[in-house]
Amino acid sequence: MNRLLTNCSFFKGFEEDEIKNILASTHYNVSHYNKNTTINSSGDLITNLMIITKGVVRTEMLDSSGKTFRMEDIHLSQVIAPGFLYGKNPKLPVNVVADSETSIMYIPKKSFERLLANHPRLMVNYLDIISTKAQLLAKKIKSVFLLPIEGKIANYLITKMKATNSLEFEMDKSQTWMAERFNVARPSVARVFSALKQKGIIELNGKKVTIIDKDYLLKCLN
Amino acid sequence: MNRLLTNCSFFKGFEEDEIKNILASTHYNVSHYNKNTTINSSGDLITNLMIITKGVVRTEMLDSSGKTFRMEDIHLSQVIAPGFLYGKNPKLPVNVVADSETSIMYIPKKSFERLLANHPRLMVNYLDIISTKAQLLAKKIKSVFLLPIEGKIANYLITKMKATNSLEFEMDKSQTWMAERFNVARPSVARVFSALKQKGIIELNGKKVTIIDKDYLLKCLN
DNA sequence: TTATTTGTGTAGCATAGGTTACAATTTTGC
DNA sequence: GCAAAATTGTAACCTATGCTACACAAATAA
Repeated sequence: MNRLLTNCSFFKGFEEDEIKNILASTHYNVSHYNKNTTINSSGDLITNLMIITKGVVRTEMLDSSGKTFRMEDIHLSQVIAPGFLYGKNPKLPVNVVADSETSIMYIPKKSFERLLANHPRLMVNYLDIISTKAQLLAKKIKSVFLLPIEGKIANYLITKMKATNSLEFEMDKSQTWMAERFNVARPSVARVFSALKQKGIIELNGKKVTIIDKDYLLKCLN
Repeated sequence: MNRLLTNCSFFKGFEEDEIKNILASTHYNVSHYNKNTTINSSGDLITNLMIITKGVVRTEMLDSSGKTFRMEDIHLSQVIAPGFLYGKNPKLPVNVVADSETSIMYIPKKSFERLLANHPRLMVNYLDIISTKAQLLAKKIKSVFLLPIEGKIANYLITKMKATNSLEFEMDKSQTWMAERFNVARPSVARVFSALKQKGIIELNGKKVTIIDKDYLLKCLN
């Protein structure tokens, strides 16, 4: 596990044996969760630093019609809800659900505070983690809530294009997945893909997309 | 100004003369802005801690149709964009605009870091500020983006009700203001108020609202 | 291989909310 | 107190997107 934690931004800058020493000097424990188990519910008070040591968790909110909106996926060795350990209203605004077989390391807030006090570097790392999270949230507002569906999908395609550095790639997500993350109805996603194909912006072969008119997609992002 | 900063969460726990000493030991300067001047634009790199020492600023994003969405108002003695001084992508996602005659105190990041290192309490305060901001953002997503217009307005009315602790109060915001914050069209706001009056949920006399059916409004929040 | 589940394309219809426009009212500045 | 500006109410119309439903394809499991 210590090896794994060298990838955790909270322990950035520490060697494996240093992490081992840090952990030896503090309280923590690890719990395991089956796929789709709820780990924390909206409204819960957060009293531990939570680091994922196995699997993936997702966070979700319910909208007023009861539809779940998937806020984000949190991956291996990342901290869950870092912004909710402090602040004026440290209640979780989302449900945290195991998206696969998952293990989570819990460090009680008190112990966590001792760690921060004794290791300035940990404090800076934590600052970095919270800040990064705030930045992602802001970005999310822009891409998920301030764009029409076409823009959200253009955003996905362009991001994918940049990640693969190619105009041609496999879509790794289903339309259902997109619908849940983009907070839209599934047939609406299909409708946009049809329209993009129709207009000659992209070509589709099964899961393979080829971007024909990159500029059009870029314009969709604003 | 030192007196004023005793109200700033960043200096929470410090007396006026301690703040004076802290400031004497660091670099900072203050700039003034006229109403509606842009202080920072979306995409700017943040290189200073910014504290409002006079006035109010607003942050806004543009949606894909070019309409501005007002993210939040930041008041006297608050920190602007605390989540963008650190993290992986410390670029401002919003425009920051003076909403009145405004003064802002700038502490360069380097000096700020020295302060944090020398005063652990400041570090904790800062952690608290960022966390609170993350919490507000999450709440905002829920109330502004995951509710239909009626819910957003119910949210406003219920918040107002709680703040005044009364079923009868003056609305301090115009429909135009609400439309900009709730990211909807102004006539839609009027439409909802008409409907609420029509259905006997509220009574309106000019700016004065009387809530008749509180439960209905509460149900709108989910 | 077959059965079952999961994903996709598409159609018809419903509706919330956007847009524009204009008149009535209220507030503000002079 | 008056003129100008801002705010409100309302109407007619438009559009994006939601919802339901179903047929088909693809992937997974048995």
